[in-house]
Amino acid sequence: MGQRGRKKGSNGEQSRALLLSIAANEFAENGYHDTKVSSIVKRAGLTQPTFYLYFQNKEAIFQELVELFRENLFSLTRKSRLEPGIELSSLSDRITYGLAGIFSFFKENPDLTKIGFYESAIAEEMKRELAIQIEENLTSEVQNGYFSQAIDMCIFAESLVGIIERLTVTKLLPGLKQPNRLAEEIVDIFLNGIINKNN
Amino acid sequence: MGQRGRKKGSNGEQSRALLLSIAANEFAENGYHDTKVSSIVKRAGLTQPTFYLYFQNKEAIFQELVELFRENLFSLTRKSRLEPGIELSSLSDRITYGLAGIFSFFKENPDLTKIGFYESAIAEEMKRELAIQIEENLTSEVQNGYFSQAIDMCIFAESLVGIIERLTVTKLLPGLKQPNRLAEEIVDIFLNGIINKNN
DNA sequence: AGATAATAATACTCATGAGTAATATAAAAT
DNA sequence: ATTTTATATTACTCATGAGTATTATTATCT
Repeated sequence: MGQRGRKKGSNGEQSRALLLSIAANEFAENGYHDTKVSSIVKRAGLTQPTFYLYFQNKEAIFQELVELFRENLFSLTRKSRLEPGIELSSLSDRITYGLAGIFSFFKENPDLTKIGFYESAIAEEMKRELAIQIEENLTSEVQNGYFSQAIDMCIFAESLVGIIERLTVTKLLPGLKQPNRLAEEIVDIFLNGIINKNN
Repeated sequence: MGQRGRKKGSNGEQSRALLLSIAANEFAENGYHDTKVSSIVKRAGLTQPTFYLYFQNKEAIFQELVELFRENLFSLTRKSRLEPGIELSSLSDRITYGLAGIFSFFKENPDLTKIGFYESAIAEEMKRELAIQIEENLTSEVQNGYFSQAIDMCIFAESLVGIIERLTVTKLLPGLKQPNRLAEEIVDIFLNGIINKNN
């Protein structure tokens, strides 16, 4: 007969944190539906009712992870807003720096990132919010001549989100590119275009 | 007691096609897991066993839709490959034309497109394949001086896929932008960059 | 030390939804 | 006209997985 009741040295905070991190990994790898509460608790060395001691239900733990991602990400994008009066010469460095910060966060939190980008219902909302933030960053502080007026900033912001997502998934998370380098390449393409000016 | 047996004027091909198109819509709106076979057949005015007359199981009908999307998309990307010897002056028009064709397909098949872009397991594979195609298109036929050598074509191709996806979802499918116009804007950003050259 | 709170397990229930067995009717083939 | 094939229905089974009632053990508080 198995061990019943509270375990020696057991600690609620710890169990909760463990469940949360395992859940993040399961959701990231298998998606919401294919993640079973039973397999989360199994990996944690706990049982089903213990799970419900810390989370109201499966949906709740998922939402908690989503919020974690959202808050971190939006804090970063807010920080990467450019202050007024930047010289054109340092513009690209400043943008690169902000992007690299975001990529670093993704790299350090791959599970959260996959959830935020993949789990369609919320991913869509997240990307839209991110695009809005980026658009605000661009128009409110850097519209005075930095960028070509012909460009629709909304289109541009959405494009940037698309690029960030795709390169995060294909280059950053698999370890093929470092945050800094990736940020540089994106900025280079966007600022200068790809046409060969030496032609 | 309800009608039993074959209905007057009933036609297998037709029923199958109906189920397929309703399924596409359900998968697109609700995702794979939240789409119930029972609700598909209900909308089609049929019953569960009839579904299994035409499709082996839920997975099979989903895969059939995925294949439909894949084949159409890859046929289009193949067609949009640029033949050698294009003048630099018409380069941007040619790329725009190819992109617009892809966007038109998406616009005419919004359900398939959402499935192809959203349903994570296959969406990822699809995007990767698309990026590879684009990369081949770019390097094999247009490497001779059109584009700056400094740019990693793989990064570029992945970026383009990200942009296509995001703008399809946010601008094209909601009807905010027409295929042609969208293609033009993308090409403009990519070829020329966004920096204001008049500065 | 005794009472209470926190943390955990055993052993369930219960809804849901995929898939099926058996049967009936219409259309096509002989 | 009769047989066969195609298309459909009613009325199930059955697995799965989320969530729970009850009970036990350890830690903490008074």
